Amino acid sequence: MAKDLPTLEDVARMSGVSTATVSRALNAPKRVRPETLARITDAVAQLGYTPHFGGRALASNRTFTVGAVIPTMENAIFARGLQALQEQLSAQGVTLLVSTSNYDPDEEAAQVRALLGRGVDGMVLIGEARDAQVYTLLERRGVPFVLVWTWRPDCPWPCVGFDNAEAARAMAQQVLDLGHRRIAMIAGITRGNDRAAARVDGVRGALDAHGLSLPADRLVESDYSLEAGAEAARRLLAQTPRPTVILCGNDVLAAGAYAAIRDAGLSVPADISVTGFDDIDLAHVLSPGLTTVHVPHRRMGEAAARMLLAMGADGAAPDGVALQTGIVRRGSLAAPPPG
Amino acid sequence: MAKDLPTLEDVARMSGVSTATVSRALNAPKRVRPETLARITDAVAQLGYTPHFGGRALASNRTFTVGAVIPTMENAIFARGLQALQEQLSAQGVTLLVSTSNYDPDEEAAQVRALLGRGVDGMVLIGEARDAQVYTLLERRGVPFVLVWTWRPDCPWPCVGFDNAEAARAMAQQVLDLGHRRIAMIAGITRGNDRAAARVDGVRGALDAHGLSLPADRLVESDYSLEAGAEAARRLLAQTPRPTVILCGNDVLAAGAYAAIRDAGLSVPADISVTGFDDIDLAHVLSPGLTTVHVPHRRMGEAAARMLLAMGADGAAPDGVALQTGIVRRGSLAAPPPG
DNA sequence: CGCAGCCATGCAAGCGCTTACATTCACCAC
DNA sequence: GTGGTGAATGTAAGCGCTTGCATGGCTGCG
Repeated sequence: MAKDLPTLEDVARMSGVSTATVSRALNAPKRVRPETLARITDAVAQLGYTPHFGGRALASNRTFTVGAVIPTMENAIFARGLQALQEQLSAQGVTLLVSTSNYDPDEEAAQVRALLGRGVDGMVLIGEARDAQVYTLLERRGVPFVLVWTWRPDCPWPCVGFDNAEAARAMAQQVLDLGHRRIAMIAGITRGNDRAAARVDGVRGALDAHGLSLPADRLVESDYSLEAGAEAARRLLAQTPRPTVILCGNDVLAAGAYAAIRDAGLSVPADISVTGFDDIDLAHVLSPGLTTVHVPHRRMGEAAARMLLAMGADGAAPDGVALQTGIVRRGSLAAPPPG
Repeated sequence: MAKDLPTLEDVARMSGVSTATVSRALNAPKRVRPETLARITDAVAQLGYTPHFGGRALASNRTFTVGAVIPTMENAIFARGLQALQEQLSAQGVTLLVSTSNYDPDEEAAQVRALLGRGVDGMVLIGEARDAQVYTLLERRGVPFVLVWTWRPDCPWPCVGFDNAEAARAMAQQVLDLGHRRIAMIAGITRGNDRAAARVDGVRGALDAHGLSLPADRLVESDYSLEAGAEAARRLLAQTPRPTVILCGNDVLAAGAYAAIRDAGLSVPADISVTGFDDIDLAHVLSPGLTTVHVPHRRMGEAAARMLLAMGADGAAPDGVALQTGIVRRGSLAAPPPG
């Protein structure tokens, strides 16, 4: 397929040194004399040489690649963090390989295997809940990994994220403070998704503390898609009495809820309040703006990159990093309507 | 970094055959006797063997990888097509490597080089406008590539997409038919972006045909972001007389325009109509729903995958594929307000 | 029964690169 | 002057896999 490319040896011949020296010139420039380096650099440029990836991987047993498996690219939730991750990594000459699991644990495991097969030097995974086999596999191969989008005090693996439960609790608290009592929630599918589950727990916690509860019919689990969110909201809106607020497990669900509410001829927040989670761009495009939990996407990505690179360098298992979230108040949350 | 993994040789030893046979068992199962195959398969399973990627790449000079460089992952524009591309490819055992250029031609060239350095067997690029050097490079390396999101009758490279100009023309025509005459446009940055430019051309074409024109102050170029779109819209709204419709170069810009219009205390479509382009999910979450050009994202991705695989197999340069677009009418487009 | 032809398999030569070790040389301290 | 030191470079052995060619056994046909 690919045509014959110049090799290290071609460069070596052209610059009158051995391949070893060329290799060193490329990987550790200070270990060759400046003049030699210059000659080699010239030759490289003239030949348009690029190191052969496979050869390098084979000889050095490193690929300068890290993999990330995210649930989906269909919405922008992971985009910003990934972008930051990629920027940090490529500043160190490391390439990021992204694949998606579609929120399916088995699919995720398959993708992890695929990435390991490609010899990634490290891996970023979303959340903590997954088959123990995956962790075993990762550890057996000695591939460093970090979990993002989640954090809890005693997580056994290196993770950088935030406390989903606590953030959800805070949001629910705010809703309670405004006087809401008929509170409903559209959560993500909690099976195999610790973030989604933690967010439900957080809301539950806040309600409990007020002597309230989240009955089964006020909690709908839904795929993280606009359509599914709308459908879930429709179910909630059909109840009598209607909830006065819908807490959504993420902003995409909230956007779906907006659509359903609008279709039902109701308005946000006059008839019903809505809150989201994640604070993606969508949140302030919606009308009214969505009150949501702000997540430090970029910082999470950056921290993950740093941690991974450090683990690769010294093999140490670093401490987790807990980032702060905050609530962004926008127009979608108001006091409940009278009555 | 990675621990010692079982190698082909381990498998060979365990199943009492040569490495050559194991290799064949893995790559061309029908070329080994069924019983031998069975023994090898067992050994593979028992050892948890996975082929070493670098070794394979080195020996076979193929990586079973194709690369795609897209402008951004920050919005969902390319997500669906990419998803389809990936699905098709991985059904053939090919991995997709995605990287982003942030709409910067130089950055794109750099990413192309990086992917070539990794020895991709093929490449998917967005649009046609880019430095000739990039094409030269690609051709010199003999790496098959296909251009997506664009199509025109005499494009010299294999492309699968649609006629951006024609689609934009149709949209403008529709707007004209409704009686709009003060027509403004928020386009993407046209430099280095043939799709953005073609969309402007299309609109121009429709206006010309009606003896109208798109004066400089009615055309704003903007980054493809919500914020930038809003800012561009603000500029247009400040004009007197105000345009009665804003044609946007994509849905994200339109969403930004919505925000600006709302902030100005105006309403869509009563005071001003808005149209988009791409038909991403966002388009029907917006309120009112966004009238936009529907693009066959998935089919584009699938066709690109097929084409690339075919090119890899027989080396032939296939014909381009032209897909149809269509206009999706939603609430954002109405007749201009009286006066 | 012998030989052409085929199938299943083994042998061994790399693919392009890194790196431990060896070599060379200049320089310095004594 | 001599031995020690360290910097710059070369030598060559692989890394794990694929694949052209060689081998040997078997089938089938004349």
